[in-house]
Amino acid sequence: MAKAYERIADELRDAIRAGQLGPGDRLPAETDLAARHRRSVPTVREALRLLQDEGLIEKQHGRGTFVRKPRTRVLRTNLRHQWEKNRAREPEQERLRTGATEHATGLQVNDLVFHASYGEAKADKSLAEAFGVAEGTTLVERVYRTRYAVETAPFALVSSYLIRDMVAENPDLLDETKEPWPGGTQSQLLTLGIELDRIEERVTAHPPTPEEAEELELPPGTSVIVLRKISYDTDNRAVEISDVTLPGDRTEMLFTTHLERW
Amino acid sequence: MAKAYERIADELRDAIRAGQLGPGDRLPAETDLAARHRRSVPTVREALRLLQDEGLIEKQHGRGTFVRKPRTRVLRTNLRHQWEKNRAREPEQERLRTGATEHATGLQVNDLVFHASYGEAKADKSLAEAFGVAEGTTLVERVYRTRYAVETAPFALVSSYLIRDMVAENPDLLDETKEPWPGGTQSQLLTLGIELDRIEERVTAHPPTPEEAEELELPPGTSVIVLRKISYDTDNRAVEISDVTLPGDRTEMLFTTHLERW
DNA sequence: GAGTGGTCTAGACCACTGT
DNA sequence: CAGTGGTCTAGACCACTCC
Repeated sequence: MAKAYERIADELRDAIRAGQLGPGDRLPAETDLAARHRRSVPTVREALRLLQDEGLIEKQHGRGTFVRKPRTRVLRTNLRHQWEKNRAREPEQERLRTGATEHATGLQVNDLVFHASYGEAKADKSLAEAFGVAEGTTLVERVYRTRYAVETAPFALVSSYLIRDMVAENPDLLDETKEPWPGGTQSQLLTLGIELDRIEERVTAHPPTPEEAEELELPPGTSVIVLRKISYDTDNRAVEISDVTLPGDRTEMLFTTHLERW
Repeated sequence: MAKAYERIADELRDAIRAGQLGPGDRLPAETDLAARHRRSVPTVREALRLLQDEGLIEKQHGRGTFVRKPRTRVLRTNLRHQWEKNRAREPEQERLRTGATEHATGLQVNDLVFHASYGEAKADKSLAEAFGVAEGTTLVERVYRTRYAVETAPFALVSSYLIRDMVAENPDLLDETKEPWPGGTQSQLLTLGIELDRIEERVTAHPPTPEEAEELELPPGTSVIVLRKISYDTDNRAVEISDVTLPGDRTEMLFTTHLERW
């Protein structure tokens, strides 16, 4: 015989999947569900927790339990990399007109980039390995959030790293007041004579840590996508690394691979 | 004042992050934790559930609660697509020698592909849109699981679709007994004169449904990566679509984007 | 059999939302 | 204020693992 809380959860899940309970609808109160199934309230709460962990429902203290609405998805595509590379050689005036984020996500200029912090950091083991330098090497670090204007929750947390000694020739790159860099990183790297050859992106997913949940305003029942982007120049050196944390329930990534013709 | 279960969870999480409790270590019994914090057992269980949802711990009925070990990760890279394309034109004997999965994941031939089902299906709305055909169009459907030999849990659930009318010219493609297709899909498409131009992969992440959790043997506190791969031929037609479900805690995806030289 | 986590009860009281 | 979910108690009994 199935457990009581599973039976309650199954009944509600079926109702949601069948559309008897649509997005935004309120579920019966916990006391009602308990009475209907002749179970205690904690048992009902156990059932609701299952559905919450699956991302199907959302609880609102004092108001009730609701079927979750799908959130607006943001598309992130690797076509942006070639676009940014082309853009890097355009006149500065043209570059200032449009930001890279809008193009990458398909959204308009309502997007905002908040510059949160800028400074130096020492390479930890993972960064040192990726850059191919010694642990403890000094890096330039930028940390920022990307936010969709009509919502409060950011849709990306980004930490971006450069090797300080490599970029020291251009003082603008070390000058905090020059933020945000007009034309993006590729344009700035060009001032150092650096041309990018390829970009590697590693993607994993996991449930959010409490810190990630708070920063991305993630409700229980969502996942986090972690992306590490490594840019290599034409000498095959790793010149820039970005760690990006994305909310899984509102991010869609599109990678296009072009194949050589026969 | 912080809630009791949060304080207990914080204490344990700190101990794990600091390394006082390492991977595989057993946590104190729930009754012990309750006594130490002068709280009831359900309160302690609430704290443990938090950590479980974060993927930090794993409960084993009758044995105890343990700090989770990171699972062996499987790397999936888009370099495989070019590799498979090159392979498609090699002699059949050579193609039979190695499977595509081994190369794609970096694992050896211990991998197994279980063919679970093979048949026809009608295009639902999402597939019809992606293929650019009418809803209800007949498709050839293959459903299979990829498993790592030394573990019981599969690391991928795959549903692969072709348009039946497009592949009908080659009876081998409709013949179940010819499975697994020697040389992979690209090799078979070549027999129809179809050459692939590019591959699009869309990636999202979400918490597992009960069905996914069961099939992939996912413990609570893991995410699922969903990947839809669309292959386009040189006439820009979508010729093959695969929906791949991957366990988030053991999958790493690597996408390399090559940029045009200046 | 001893020890562990899993399920469940029947309540109490608190905190938040809306009227 | 009434109604909702959030936290917590003090126990009971079951199911599983290991010795």
